[in-house]
Amino acid sequence: MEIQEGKQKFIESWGKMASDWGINRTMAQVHALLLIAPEPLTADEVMEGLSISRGNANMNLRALMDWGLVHKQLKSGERKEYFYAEKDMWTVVRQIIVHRKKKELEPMLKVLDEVANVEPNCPESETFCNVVKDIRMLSNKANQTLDTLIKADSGWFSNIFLRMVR
Amino acid sequence: MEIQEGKQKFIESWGKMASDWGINRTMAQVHALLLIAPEPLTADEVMEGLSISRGNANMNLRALMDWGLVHKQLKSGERKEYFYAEKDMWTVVRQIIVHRKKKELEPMLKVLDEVANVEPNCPESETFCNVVKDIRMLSNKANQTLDTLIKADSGWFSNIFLRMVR
DNA sequence: TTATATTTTCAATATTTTTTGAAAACAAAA
DNA sequence: TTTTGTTTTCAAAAAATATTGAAAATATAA
Repeated sequence: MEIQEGKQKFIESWGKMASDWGINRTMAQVHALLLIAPEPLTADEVMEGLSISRGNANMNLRALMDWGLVHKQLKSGERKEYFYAEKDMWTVVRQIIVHRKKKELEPMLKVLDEVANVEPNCPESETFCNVVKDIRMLSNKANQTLDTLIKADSGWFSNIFLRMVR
Repeated sequence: MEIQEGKQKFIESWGKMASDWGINRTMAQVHALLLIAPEPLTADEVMEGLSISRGNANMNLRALMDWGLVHKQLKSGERKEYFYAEKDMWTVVRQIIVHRKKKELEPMLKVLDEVANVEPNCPESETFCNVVKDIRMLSNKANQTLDTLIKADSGWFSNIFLRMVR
């Protein structure tokens, strides 16, 4: 396969997967483009590479920096900003977990804690409390597991996976 | 907290979390409604409970059945169909993993296998191949881990979590 | 200081996704 | 068979989300 076709497919597929997961497709494509770029790129190169507007490129580059997946590089003597992606995949996964856990799992846990105060004193509230109890248990376990993963370094990370698949 | 307020918050929050994860908000709300219902509900009760149209209720009930999260119950002598949610949370998680793995992870793995055929013979293709290699390794491990989880029963499931948090 | 290069913002526009609701299809009862 | 209750479909409308592009802001150089 030719490198150009490979890049094309990779960027497209990375974007597709992200949008399935509720992440802006273009943000993921910018990420993919930077991941496979041997050198940092300028905003113009990103615009050109994905055929997107300056505003779009800027917004998504900023979002990727918020997620800790992309960094800025300033070259001395140059006025333009360069962008490069974090290439250590363990770090990429870790950053994604940190970000999504904070924005998605934690608010859910908070609501579960609140609604756990409902009194189980009728069929309706009994069923409700049982379901909430089970989901809370599971979510708390997931939360702990994610905390462990976040703290783990690459080696640990691999080990955990290995342990899981036995 | 009153049961009605609790239900309200739970349904809203379940829907919010789902839509963060790329799942239709209403589908998740229907799921939440059925999860906390002591008895199976009819399509009309779902429409009423969430203030949605018949078409919407029907489509999302069907989608939930596709995911294996909701089942139909026919009461003898009655013409209406009743719906109830799978309440074993391990099973719920397992079904979600099965479904999303098939629709999202597997297509990505396929593309990664394809693009792994690019020859690393220039800086551009070398960087590309390195990134693809790392992502493939990671995705394959994730895939194996998910297979293990899918096969695991509740007990195993708990054990794996416990092992992970040490 | 002013001129110039670059980035950021955001209202307007375009696109995608979701929802509606009425008609069609279906299935049980009369 | 026809009638009646129920579910399904799907084109049109609405809502949510993403994108553009030009103006404003910022920063460096002259």
